[in-house]
Amino acid sequence: MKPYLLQTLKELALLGAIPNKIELSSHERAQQLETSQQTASRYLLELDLQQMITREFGVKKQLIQITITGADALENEYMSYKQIFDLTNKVVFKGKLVSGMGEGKYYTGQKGYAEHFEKQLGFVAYPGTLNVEIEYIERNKIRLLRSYGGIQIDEFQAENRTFGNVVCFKATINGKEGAIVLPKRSHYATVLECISPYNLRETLGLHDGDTVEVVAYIQ
Amino acid sequence: MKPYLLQTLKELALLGAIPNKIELSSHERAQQLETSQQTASRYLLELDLQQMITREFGVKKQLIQITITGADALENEYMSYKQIFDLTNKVVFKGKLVSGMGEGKYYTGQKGYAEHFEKQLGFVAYPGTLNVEIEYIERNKIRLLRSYGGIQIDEFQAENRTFGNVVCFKATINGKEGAIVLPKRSHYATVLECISPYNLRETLGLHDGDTVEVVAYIQ
DNA sequence: ATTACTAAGCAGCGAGTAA
DNA sequence: TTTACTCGCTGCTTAGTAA
Repeated sequence: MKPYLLQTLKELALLGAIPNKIELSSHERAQQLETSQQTASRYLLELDLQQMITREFGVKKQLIQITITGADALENEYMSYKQIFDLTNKVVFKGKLVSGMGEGKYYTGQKGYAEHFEKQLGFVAYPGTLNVEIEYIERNKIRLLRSYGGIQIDEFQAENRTFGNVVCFKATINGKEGAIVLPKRSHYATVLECISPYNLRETLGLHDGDTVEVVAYIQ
Repeated sequence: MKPYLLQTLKELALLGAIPNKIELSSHERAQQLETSQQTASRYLLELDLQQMITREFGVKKQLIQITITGADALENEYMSYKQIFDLTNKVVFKGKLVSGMGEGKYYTGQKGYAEHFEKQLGFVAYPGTLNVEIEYIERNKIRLLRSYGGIQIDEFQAENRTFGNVVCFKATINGKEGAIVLPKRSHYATVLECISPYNLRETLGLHDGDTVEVVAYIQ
């Protein structure tokens, strides 16, 4: 949705156009927006075509009301702002399911990790990880997440080798309880490794390439 | 502020650019926005010029962080959405102080009104009304307000004439406790008549033409 | 009064490119 | 690789105007 249409919709909502029909001529709207009557009219026309508003024409002015579709678009925008200011206790990632290299199963199978996961996350991890590839640009969010600390799992020895430090964050994967596991070093991975008490692939009926939403929680 | 700049700023914030510096090249931003590298670069440049973001250039990419000014702009936008969805228990008007025609004093001085005000609003109104002229377009908000009912004050007889029905809403005038009084009929006034236990002009140091914020509360 | 069409003018977009 | 300049061209804006 074009930013200027969203802005128009928002300003209509501020005048009460979600619960009520509001009286507004394109000329008035033009003054409010500091543009021409023609542009204001065109914006309203575009919103109408996109089913964001309904209009009734009288002899004077028009009665405008925001539709469910329009209100949804606004609410969506609102959620983004909530994300920024309020709910900084969560970070939302969108990505695609990819196949791991079988490593996740080996690691999560390690007694050391399994015990830590149970003690610190409160669940027994199903063997293996669900790997979600995020947009490259969203690696900034991983950095954001790291800055909050998270649940640290220390180095330990097993099978004659050292397993490195990892940091976990409680998370939901398409709504299902779980956690994401980040290596302590290497700040810019673009794959989120998720663990969960459930077999996520089966429970959620996921296949490679499916879109997955991972919500990580801070504290 | 141009809507597309606000959108850019919002998306930077979603990547964590308020607390952190984020790594982002104009090319990446272009892909995210589905536009050209040049346009993305220009947007970032504009935000920089408007002091909404700061940038540090390395050999690769740039480190971007949102400034206080930028965060304020976003917070302001956030408040608008809050207004729409959450705090529909208040309606915010902005207007200018105008001189009444001395009528307010006569009316508020009437025993009938004075008693009602005290009983239903919980304060003794200072004689007279503070008149705030709102933008013509905001009369839609008055309609919105009316749709919530408000505190009704019935007709009464005094001095051999009938005083009409009015509807009140508890309100704050530049933060000071008070109420607005709307005639029951005549749906589209553009002047809000405010009453208060205080002499608002004096207490707030207001003069004609000053900008006044009136927040009306629904129940 | 309105809304909104057509057409002209101009701002913003992006290809090419320099640094 | 980057960022961001110039410049031709497209598409948005607005004046004029019809309905």
